[in-house]
Amino acid sequence: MLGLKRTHSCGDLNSKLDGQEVVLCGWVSRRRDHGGLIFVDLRDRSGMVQVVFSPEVAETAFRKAETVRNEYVLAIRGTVKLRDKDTVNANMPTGEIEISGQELRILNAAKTPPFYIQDDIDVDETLRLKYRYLDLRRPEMQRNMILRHRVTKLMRDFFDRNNFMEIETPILIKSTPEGARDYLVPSRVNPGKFFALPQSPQIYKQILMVAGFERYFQIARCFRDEDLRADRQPEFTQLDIEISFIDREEMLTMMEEMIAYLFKEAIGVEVSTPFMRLSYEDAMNKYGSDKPDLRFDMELIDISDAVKGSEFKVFESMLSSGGRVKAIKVPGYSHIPRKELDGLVEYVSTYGGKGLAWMCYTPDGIKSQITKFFSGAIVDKITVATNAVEGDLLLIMADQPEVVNPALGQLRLEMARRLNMIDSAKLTFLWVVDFPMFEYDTEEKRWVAMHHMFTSPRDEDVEFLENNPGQMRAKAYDMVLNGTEIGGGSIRIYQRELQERIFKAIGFSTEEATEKFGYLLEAFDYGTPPHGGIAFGLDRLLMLMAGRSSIRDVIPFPKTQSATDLMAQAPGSVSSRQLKDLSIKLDVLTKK
RNA sequence: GGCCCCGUGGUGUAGUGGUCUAACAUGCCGCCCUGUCACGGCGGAGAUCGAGGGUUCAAAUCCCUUCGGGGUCGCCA
Repeated sequence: MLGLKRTHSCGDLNSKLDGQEVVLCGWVSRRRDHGGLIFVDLRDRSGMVQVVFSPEVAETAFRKAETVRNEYVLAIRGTVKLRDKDTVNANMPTGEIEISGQELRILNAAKTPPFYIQDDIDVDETLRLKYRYLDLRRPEMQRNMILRHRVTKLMRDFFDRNNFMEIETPILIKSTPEGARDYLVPSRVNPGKFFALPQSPQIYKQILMVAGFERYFQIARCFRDEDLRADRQPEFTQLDIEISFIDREEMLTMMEEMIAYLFKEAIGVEVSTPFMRLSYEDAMNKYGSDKPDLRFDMELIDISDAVKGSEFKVFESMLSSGGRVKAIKVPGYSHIPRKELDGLVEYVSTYGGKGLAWMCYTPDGIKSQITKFFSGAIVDKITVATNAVEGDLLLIMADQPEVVNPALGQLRLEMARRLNMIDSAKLTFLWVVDFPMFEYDTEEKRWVAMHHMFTSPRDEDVEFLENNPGQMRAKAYDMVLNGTEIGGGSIRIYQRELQERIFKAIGFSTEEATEKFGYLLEAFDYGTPPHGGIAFGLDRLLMLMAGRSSIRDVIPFPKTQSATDLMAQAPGSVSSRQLKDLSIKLDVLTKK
């Protein structure tokens, strides 16, 4: 670089280097021009340091510094100097020192950026995404990307130490039924045929177990063509793991160890193990979610028995048709405004709740729109069942369990958010286990695998496979952190006979199963070890570690909600020549 | 596909039918300034209010359509 060789990084400088000559490279974060003295905050990946230019020290460098603007790229030769006590900046890690600039080279000029290159900016995300290279230049985004690097490095260390092998699996694979919508890639060589991008490396990693690799992991890109959310991108990264000769307990223990290691080494947080275990059934009944946020209590309380025999027809008819009446107790919120209560009714309606009753235990007695239907004995029973005391608010819903649990579970979360009951510094891990094997798809009128169709049922439940599949539970497990599912997996089926019975149970004909998964079934015939696996959502894990509320902040180049890349303007059109090569004719539906 | 929120100088906002010839902050440009660190002082430029259509004597403001972004339900084994 014109004879200047970089010797240090800005953030690494400290008072021990007093008097030393250094050469720094970086971007101008800010320039403060005092006329006869110019301060430049020089920023690189490591941090920031103040450089001072004075005409008495270096006239030429000073003149050049006058022309410098924000985000110019500079190389600076200067001397590390301790600052006078009254000019020390305690808010800056390098605030005890500054660089006395002797030589300045402008490596490149820069236009004024459309937003500030600093933390905590308040700017439309559209702009951040369009100028992602500037957004990524902001210290907090740099930290997020550094964290991402650190965490994947630690994962590789951990698995290497535990005798795992990192093995790549194909990106161009065969489209398989079930699950999310596939991204498709046309095959030029095979006109009319398509590859799919993997939703996960599921089958390949099981084949690797058949192949005898015993312990596999991969930091694998996965693709799902579904609608986006704050925690869902069309392409995302999984830490994918598969292990032979392992049972569920060993699996959970090893993963707890791995997670604890990551949190300790990456962000210095001690995670205590083992994690709490909760059955799917308990999770749904107590928290109305298969990924409950356990940073606060407020459990769902079943008050069906307490309200039985009341004059309230809504409850009575619901109970007689197999429904339940459940409540959450919001402590100390009996003074909730009527208007907010009305809003809550609307809130639960988005989750299928048809109504919401309330009981406010105010100092002037219980205020409620339903107690007029209740005898004093029933009111007492409700109070006992919920342990409600003066000041509490009960929110009550009646419906079939599959409606009342999720809706009340969402309300539980919402009330906790509104009343600031969630300690954001807390990390509460748990395992949810014993998921149902199947759930009934009312549209398709058949059973579908809840996890996926390679999941092993619990041994004691296999007998229900043909007669009562709804009762079967699977050897599946999810790791949950603060209400977010960060990982999930299962012990797999490794016997062809059982796998074929499962296919049959979810309505796969033998021909269909053979066409789609024949190679897996055939592989099972050649000595398949018992095995199981798990996959973690790397982006979600990083989001939580970084304390962000969207995975877009930990993905360098994420897509918008409409699955576009605002910087690269992808997706885009292709030439007719390209389409012809692929034997593709477009038939784009235009909106009226 | 449904519902909700947002779109006004570079950026973030104010403005909810006429006095808007669009305000404020910050940024930008110029001049001054030797200890600032969100430096300071003075001056200046900069927006036809996302786009299109309509209502009206009059639209940033009301109506319709549309585009873009975000949240969410469905969807995501």
